Amino acid sequence: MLKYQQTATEIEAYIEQHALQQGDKLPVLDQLIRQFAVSKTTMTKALELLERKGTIFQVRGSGIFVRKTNRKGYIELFSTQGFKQNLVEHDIQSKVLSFELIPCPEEIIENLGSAPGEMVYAIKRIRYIDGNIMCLEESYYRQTIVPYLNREIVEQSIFEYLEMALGLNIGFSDMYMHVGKLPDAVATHLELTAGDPALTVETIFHLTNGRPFDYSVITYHYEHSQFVVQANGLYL
Amino acid sequence: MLKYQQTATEIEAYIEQHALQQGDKLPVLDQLIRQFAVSKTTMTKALELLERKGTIFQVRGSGIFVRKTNRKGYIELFSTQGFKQNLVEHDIQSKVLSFELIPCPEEIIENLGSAPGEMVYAIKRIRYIDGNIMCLEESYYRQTIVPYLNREIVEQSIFEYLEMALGLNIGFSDMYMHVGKLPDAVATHLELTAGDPALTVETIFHLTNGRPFDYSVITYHYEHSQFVVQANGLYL
DNA sequence: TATTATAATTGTACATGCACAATTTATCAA
DNA sequence: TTGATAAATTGTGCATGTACAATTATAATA
Repeated sequence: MLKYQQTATEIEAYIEQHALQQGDKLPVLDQLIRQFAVSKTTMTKALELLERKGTIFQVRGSGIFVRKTNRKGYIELFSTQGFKQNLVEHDIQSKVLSFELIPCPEEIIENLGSAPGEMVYAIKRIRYIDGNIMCLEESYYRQTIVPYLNREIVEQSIFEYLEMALGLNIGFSDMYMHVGKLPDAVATHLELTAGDPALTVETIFHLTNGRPFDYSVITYHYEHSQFVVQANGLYL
Repeated sequence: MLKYQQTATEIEAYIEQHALQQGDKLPVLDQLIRQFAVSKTTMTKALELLERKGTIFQVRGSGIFVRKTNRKGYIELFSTQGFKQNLVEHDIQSKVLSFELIPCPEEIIENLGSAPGEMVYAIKRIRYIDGNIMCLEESYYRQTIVPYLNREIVEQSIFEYLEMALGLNIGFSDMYMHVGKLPDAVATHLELTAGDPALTVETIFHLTNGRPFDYSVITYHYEHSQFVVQANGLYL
C-alpha cells in the first residue's frame, strides 16, 4: 500500500477514534505532518484523496474539517476507492441465472472494442442487498483478457478474482445511465411489474492500460436501491 | 486562472488541433513539460485534472493516451469542473413557475443546517434542454448567504450569478438519487403521466468553507435525459 | 461600540530533484 | 522462430523549499 494511501487510512482512523463530527476541525497541516511523520507532499496527497472521497474538506487559511454523510441506507455509487468500507455494511449475494462462453454478440462488439468472432463470457445474475433484490446484471468479459471463469467464481465477486487471482489492474470506466420502464422479461427477474420504473446503467470497464475488458448492463430495482454521490465540482 | 488549469486547457486544445482519437498517444511527459514550458508539478497536476475529467489516461512506462466518449446526447452528470464545454453544446432554458421568499420549511431545515425561522428563497422552475422538457427543479437558497435574488436572475443561471455577481465560492455537494413513480403534480409539469418513471436527485450544495447554501430537488424527464459518468475508481 | 487596517495563521501553487516501478524495446541464446 | 533476459523508456512516489492567497484574530481608529 502506498504511503499516502496508508496515511489517509490513518487519518480516517484518527477521525473515528476522536469521534469527530461534521464540521469538526482536524489538526493543522504542519502538525499532521509531524504527527504522522510524513512529508508535506505525502500529507497533501492523502488529504486530497480524503477530500475526493468526501471524508473531509479543506479551507485555505482556516483549516481541515470533517465532512460526513449522515443519511443511511444509500449505496455509494462512485467511491473513487475504498468501496469495501461502504459495502461491508451491506450483505451482497448473487444468484447466477446463466453462464456461458459465446462469440461476442454484434451489438456489444463496439462497446468492448473486440475483434469479430472473439469469445466472451456472458453472465446473467441477480444481486441481492441485505436479502432484497437489488439489480439484474448482464455482463460480458473478453476471454482474451479474462482467460478463465467458472460458475463458482461468478457466484462470488468477479472483480476480486480478476484483481487477486489474475492480477489484472482495473482502471477507469465509462457509465451511461438512463431511466425507463421495465420490460416484461426483466420485470419478472426483479419480481416487479412490466412498466415499473427502472434505472439502467451500462458500464464499460477498462484496465489501467486502457483496454476494455468488461461490458455490463445493470437494471436496478427501484424500491431497493438509492444512491449517494459526494461530488466536488459543479454542474447544472 | 491557475497555471495547471490553464495548462490543462492548452493540452485539450492540442488534442483538438491534432485531431487525436481514442487511444492516440500524447508526447511524453518530459516533452510536454518543455513544450508547454511548465514545471513537472504543474504538468502532473494538469494531467491529473484531465484524467479525472475523463479526457486522458496515463500508463506508467508507456505514455499518456486520449480517452474519449463517443456516445452523443448524454448529459455529463458530474464534471468535476468545466461543465461549460459540455453544456454549451446544449441549449438550456428555464421557465419559472414560482419564486418567493419564505421562512425555511420544516423538512428542509435539517438539510440546510439553518436556524428555525430563517428566510429562504424558494424557486420552482422547469428546465428545457434543446427545446425539450428536461426536469422540474425545486430549490431553496438561504438568504443569510444569498442576500438577494430576483425573477430575472432566476430565469437565467443562478449559479453564474452567485459566482460572478456575489463572488461566492461554490465548493462541494452531496447528492442523493433514487428512482420512483411520478406523482400527479409533478407529472403535469413534465407533461407526463402519473406513475411514469422518474429519476429524482436531491442535492445539498456547500460553499468552499463548508456552509450549505442551497438544497434542491430535481425530477428528470425520463425520455429527455440520460447521463454519462466517467469514473476512475471501482465499485460494485 | 463599530469599523477599518494590520498581522498571524493556514492551506495551495509551483519548482526541483532523487528513487523507483511498469512497460516496451532490444539483445541474445536455444 | 521462440523465449528468456537485459536495457531503455516513461510515468509515479516522495522529500524539500519558496512564494502566495484566503481566512481569522488582533490592534488601531473614529
